[in-house]
Amino acid sequence: MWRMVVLCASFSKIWGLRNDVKPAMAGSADGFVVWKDFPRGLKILLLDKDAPSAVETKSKLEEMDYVVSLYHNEEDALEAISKEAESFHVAIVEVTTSDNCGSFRFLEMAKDIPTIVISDVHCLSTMMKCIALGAAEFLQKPVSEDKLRNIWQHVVQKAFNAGGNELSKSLKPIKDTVVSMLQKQSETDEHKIKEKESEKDDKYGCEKTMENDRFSAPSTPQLEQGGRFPTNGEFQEITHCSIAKELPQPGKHSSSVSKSVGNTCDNSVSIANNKDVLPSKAEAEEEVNSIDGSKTDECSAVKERFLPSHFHSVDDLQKNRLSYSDGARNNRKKMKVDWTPELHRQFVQVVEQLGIDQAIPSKIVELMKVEGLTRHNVASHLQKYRMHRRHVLPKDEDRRWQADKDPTQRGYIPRPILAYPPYHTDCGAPTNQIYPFWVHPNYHTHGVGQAGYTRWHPPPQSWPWKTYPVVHADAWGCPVFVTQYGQYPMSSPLQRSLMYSDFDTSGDSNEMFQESYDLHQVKTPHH
DNA sequence: GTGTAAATAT
DNA sequence: CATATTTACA
Repeated sequence: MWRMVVLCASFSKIWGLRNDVKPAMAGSADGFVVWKDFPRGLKILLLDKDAPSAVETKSKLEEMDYVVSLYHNEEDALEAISKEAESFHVAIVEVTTSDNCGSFRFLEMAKDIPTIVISDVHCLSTMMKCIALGAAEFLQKPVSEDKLRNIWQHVVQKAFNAGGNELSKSLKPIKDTVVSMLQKQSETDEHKIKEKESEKDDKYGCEKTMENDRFSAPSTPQLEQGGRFPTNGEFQEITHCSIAKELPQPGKHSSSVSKSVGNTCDNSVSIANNKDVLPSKAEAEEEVNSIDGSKTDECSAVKERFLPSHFHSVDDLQKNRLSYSDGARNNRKKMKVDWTPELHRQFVQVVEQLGIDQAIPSKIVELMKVEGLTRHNVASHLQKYRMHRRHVLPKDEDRRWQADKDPTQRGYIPRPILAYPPYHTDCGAPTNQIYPFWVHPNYHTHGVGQAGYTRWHPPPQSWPWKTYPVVHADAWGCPVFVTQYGQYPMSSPLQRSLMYSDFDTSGDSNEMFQESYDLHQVKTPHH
């Protein structure tokens, strides 16, 4: 709910500021077609039989820089949308008590265009009928100027709701525009957050933003009720992610939604569709080939920027699988696993679960349940991880790595040394043991223009991969850090500093990792 | 299948 | 150029 308000405020702000520009499509620096000074030039089909009110509405809309085509009967309107469906972004139809059949028909016919019903009718069933027939909103007359002004919201919603495939030509630019704007906005937000880091409450900034908006806060119920967004995903992703910086989402996605892995290749940034990728040498990586991406029409840039983790698409997120870049697909190049902090965290969790001595690649892969992640990938990562451990942990642990290598012992025997009850991934309940986490400091500055290979860049000198405790909600009463999206909380600079305040960043640049925590002890932050 | 060292890619 | 990741091999 709140995030929705924030989001819309952001839109309004950007668009409001650019109102002096001519309506035009233009290629942005990112290569996206953007609609300059949206929503100016948005094409509205107005169907209103009542001439005087129609003209009034039309002129109001035109004052707001909308382009209005007025129709006085539904036949013409229907003909218009059937002939030139692409030439309207949104429709406003009037429903009267006397004759509403036509309008209903219009609603039925014009599914592709977000349609707002305006009416004198106060009958609930009529309203419901309209909504049920697909109306984006039912507005009682007289329609306030704010409502009219914010008509664009329905277009944006439609643009994101329609899904990449059926996205009409008229909606596509809208979507790209929004994507582009959100990118810019997010950059701005990052700066703002830094500036306001000292100011305790984030909401303050949002409200302030809204006040200054040329376009007022969202008036449409649809947009105010964030929950009403369909599960199509993109919009939710954006809202979720853009806000995630400020408001952690404890347990929102709990164990039911598992993580996916970002698998990237070259410089390209895009969505997965990896069906035809065959790693030249590693034929054993069959898992890779099972990946079939979808929704190639998705706005990849927004994902790159707004998906904090390695999700390239909602689909991937839902299916818990690796997603690969276009480059991987097109160039048939070898892919690298993007060991995002999140993925690594999962890895570590499984390793801990198995017990460090029994953590062998095959079992880790099995337990991680990440589609597309191969044993090789894990083995490699494990090697690194072990090196890390070896380096960090004195000798005690090191011996254990070596000593417990007996292959016959490799079962799911929990390590007694951990002194914590074993748990299984399928129960989704983390124990109160801590998970070492290699933290990539620049992880949150996804370089869009940079090589798609890594989305974070290691700091120049050292690897300040640290550990941080992921605590059980029961243990700490602080479920924030338990979620699989454990890195979200860390996204906030504030949170991060809180979490890391205890962890030294000592300047030993030779240290690949900094193990600040004894793995065998639960440290209580309250002491 | 594993663990490590060497090769490679970024 | 460093090093994370992949690849080769025992």
